[in-house]
Amino acid sequence: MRRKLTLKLIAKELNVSISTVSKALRDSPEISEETREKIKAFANLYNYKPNNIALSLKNRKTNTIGVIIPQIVHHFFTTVIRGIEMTAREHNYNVIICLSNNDFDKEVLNMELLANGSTDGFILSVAKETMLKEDYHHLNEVIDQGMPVVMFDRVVEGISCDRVLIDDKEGARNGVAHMLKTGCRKIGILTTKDYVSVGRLRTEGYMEALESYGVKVDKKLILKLDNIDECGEASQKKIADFISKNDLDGIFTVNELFAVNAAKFLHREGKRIPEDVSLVCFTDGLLSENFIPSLTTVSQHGEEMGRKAAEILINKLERPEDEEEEYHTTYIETSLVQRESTRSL
Amino acid sequence: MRRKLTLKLIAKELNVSISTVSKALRDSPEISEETREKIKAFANLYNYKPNNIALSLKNRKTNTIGVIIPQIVHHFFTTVIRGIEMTAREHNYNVIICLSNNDFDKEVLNMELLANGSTDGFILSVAKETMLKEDYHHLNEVIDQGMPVVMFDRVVEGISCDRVLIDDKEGARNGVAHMLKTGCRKIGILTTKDYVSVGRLRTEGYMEALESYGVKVDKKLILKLDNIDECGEASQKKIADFISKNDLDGIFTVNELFAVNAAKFLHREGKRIPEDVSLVCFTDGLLSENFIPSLTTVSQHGEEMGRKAAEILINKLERPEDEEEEYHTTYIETSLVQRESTRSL
DNA sequence: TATTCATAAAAAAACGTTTTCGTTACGTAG
DNA sequence: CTACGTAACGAAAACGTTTTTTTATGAATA
Repeated sequence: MRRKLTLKLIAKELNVSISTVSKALRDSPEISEETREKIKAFANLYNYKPNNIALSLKNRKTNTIGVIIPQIVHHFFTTVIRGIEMTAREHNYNVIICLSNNDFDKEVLNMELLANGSTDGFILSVAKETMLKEDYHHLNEVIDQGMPVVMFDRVVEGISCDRVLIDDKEGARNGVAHMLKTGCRKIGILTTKDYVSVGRLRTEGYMEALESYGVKVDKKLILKLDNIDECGEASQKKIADFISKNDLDGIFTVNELFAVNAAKFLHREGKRIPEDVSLVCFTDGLLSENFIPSLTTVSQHGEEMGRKAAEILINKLERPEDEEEEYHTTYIETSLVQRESTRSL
Repeated sequence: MRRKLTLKLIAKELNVSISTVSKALRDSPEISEETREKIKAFANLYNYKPNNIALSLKNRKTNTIGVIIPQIVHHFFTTVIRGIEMTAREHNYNVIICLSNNDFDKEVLNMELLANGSTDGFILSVAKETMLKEDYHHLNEVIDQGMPVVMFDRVVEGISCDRVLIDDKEGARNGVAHMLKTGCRKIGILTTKDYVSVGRLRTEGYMEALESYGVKVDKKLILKLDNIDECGEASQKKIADFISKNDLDGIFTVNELFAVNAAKFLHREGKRIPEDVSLVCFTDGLLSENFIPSLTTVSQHGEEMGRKAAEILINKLERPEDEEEEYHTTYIETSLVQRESTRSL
């Protein structure tokens, strides 16, 4: 086991000082051509690479982005991560990913951990429990210490940071409008409780679409489920009840899982998709694409969202000290992917 | 924007030396009760937290695990990551995740980057291109520098490291055996080219199962596709051809995507699952669970795999210097999840 | 009274860099 | 011959810790 090569070792080996080695490797004109070449040759031969930790300490800059998300086993979040990762890599940044598991305490712990020198800034999607608690002291703390934060997808108000959002309302509007255009008139929605920002916004989009087509919103056709990332037995039962109670000709859901479970129930009841009931959902993942019938979806372009979030953060990290603080909200356009679960125009 | 509190600042504020502060905070008996309390109170009040980077440099230990995987938008890998993350957190380790994108150069780059001080060890699933190239110099290099490596799922031979594997062969055997037990006799397999370790092993398991039931292996019933993580149009076409050419009563696939595409084709051809054709696949993900019919799968327990890999790595990292090097391969048991795509016994 | 000892605190070294500021030797201008 | 500029390099400080070594002050001991 060979010890890692350091400037000090090179210096000793070549009988020069540490500073000479450092300067030679950074092509300083202070060092003579001859010495420079000798040192560089040696460093190359033994594959010297500067120690990142030492550099971080020296520069007070880690070139690392901390990403905190509620879940990793989740198609949308992984696409976002992919986008973040690519952009970070292009700008020579590292990415540390932590999972909050939708748990407030874990989110706080992770942030504190990463804030103690590990990262220069954060990209974050807020945990469900944090939204419920409305306790954002951990966010304000890191921001107060000068670390920029970019929130995405699950965001909260009243924090000094940038935001990158899907245009949830518009996406839902388009999705529902598509069903209306293809003749649906009694459209239900499977959504979440209002404290989940994306759920609330998608519900609003749903209502706006109906209204713009002159269809009156019927509260009974709105089912608000507890959880946006799962669809356990309790939710499945509620969905079944909801569908059998209301004679719908279209269903809009805020995620794939709700849609698939609705489809399963419809299938069991002998209803045909899309002949009897049309189905559109948010999130364009594996399920939508591969289901029979394949599902018409509102695609969220997670990768683009990740790229954008990373760009914004890196921009903040590399802006000159004196630049004015400004916070923006960026919207990522959704697009409607038409598949077999809706009738054609 | 408040600057982060350091030992130095505390020292200046309280008119003591830096070492006194450090010792006081670590409850050294060298410091008088009075001074200790004063310092601790101050540190507490202003929420002092030691700087991780400085600690890493001092201790030559980062308490960080580097994870390099081919893909993140991938159900199985995310479950593994979840396992790694949980275990790491329990042992006070951080996790840095890098994506190789199945690309050799990116894998090398990522490893070199992380090896320069950022991590203490690696958990890794080898990129497809690396397996093809059979160039493992980057692995040998970090190992040579004393960083332990644990490979999982997509592993290669001839490297001094631990391995955590699904018992792929046994999983495939069980899956195929289940079809045989329920009466299938002409079972095809959708797998990958042999250089993908998991594909090869699963194919072997398939063959063993057939043989143990006295069914002769027919090479024509084995379709080897290029890619294990996608099922593009070319593959879809091959699958369709394969199925229509052979009159199968059972299909085993090495992943969900192949299975679902097979199911789609069967559906189009009017074949019923499982009445006409049974279907079993590797990987228990969202698709299998939610497809209609839901799919019988060989579940890989990715989370357990991640936990195990992390445990092994952390163990290596914390073992005494003089302990002997030993490398083990750990197998994670699979389990068969029976659903609607196979007939009942 | 001189020596030892204990206590409490400070100083210094180390981790691996980069960078600023000296230092040395030498050649050249005044 | 002195002064000075310059080329080439080294020393030291700094980043924020921990830990080992020193120092200072009294008190106890011989």
